[in-house]
Amino acid sequence: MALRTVDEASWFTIQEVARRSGLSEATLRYYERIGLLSTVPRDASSGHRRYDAATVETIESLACLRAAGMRVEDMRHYLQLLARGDEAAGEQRQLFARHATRLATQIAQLQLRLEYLQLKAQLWDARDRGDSDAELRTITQLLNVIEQFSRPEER
Amino acid sequence: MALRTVDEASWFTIQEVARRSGLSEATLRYYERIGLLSTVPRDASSGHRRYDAATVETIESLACLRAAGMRVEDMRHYLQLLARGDEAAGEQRQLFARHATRLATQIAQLQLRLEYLQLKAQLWDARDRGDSDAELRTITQLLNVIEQFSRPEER
DNA sequence: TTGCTCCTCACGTCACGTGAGGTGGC
DNA sequence: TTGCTCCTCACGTCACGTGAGGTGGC
Repeated sequence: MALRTVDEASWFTIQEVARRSGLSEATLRYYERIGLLSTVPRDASSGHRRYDAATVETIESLACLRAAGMRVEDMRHYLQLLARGDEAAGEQRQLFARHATRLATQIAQLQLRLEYLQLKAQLWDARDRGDSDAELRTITQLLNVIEQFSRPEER
Repeated sequence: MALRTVDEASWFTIQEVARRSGLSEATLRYYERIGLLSTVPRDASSGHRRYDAATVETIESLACLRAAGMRVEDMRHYLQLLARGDEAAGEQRQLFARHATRLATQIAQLQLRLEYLQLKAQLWDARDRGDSDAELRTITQLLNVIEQFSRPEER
């Protein structure tokens, strides 16, 4: 780190960017290779990547989107809209709203799956204890949950 | 379908099993190929797969586990314990409890990501409307959410 | 004969991860 | 010289999906 900011703008190594964003170094190189990130400038003698602050911010946004389950192509779309600035605000709103809806649906489904797993744990616990009353009750609940798998509208 | 049950046990085609389980035909063949499912018997003349009722039940369980985010190797482990019957009940309880915990954590994180996406939609909506007051308020909330990304204990 | 379902096999895909072999700066 | 970080390149991985080319039973 040291005197990195003395007579040049401040920059970050790939390791630092990885730690900040939560993306792996391999992923950062991959995003650059596929053109999701435009070419990152290099240190003249070592060839090491030097990320500027603005790029790091972009990468942190991308990391959030990825963690929210967004695919590479949609991230690309997001960056394209971003480049168009406020003119594309309406489209940005749509992009995020659509993804939010998708994620909300997915979360609801996962919550049902969580119930399923918890009941399965309960079931084997009842069997472990030889408690056939509890086993029967759990099976009834399980059937209930499984039935909801095929009728997602009810949630 | 027709008289399938007249003088032989009832069975299901790969298409029927796919529809019931929600897995694709390709996935069913894949699970068999990697040995997650033991070899499914074939019709003598056509070579088509014939799934019996017990196998279909197993497959439906696997589909639930997969939908809950369980990996192939863990499904394999589950089937191994299943083969040991009630003797392995304690291990089954553990397997499901562990996965439930994992899924619960994941859901909590996704809920935070959902908030993020919703705020992003709000942000661009504010920009779209030119409402800089709302924009500023949303940014404050966004920073709050982003801060929670790195401190998951607080949830 | 015509659809329809099913089959195998090989290659494709998505988003990276890994490992080999090598370099630059303290 | 010794660590440490970084580099590229190619191949691996996970869980399938897809497409070609072909078959069997109504």
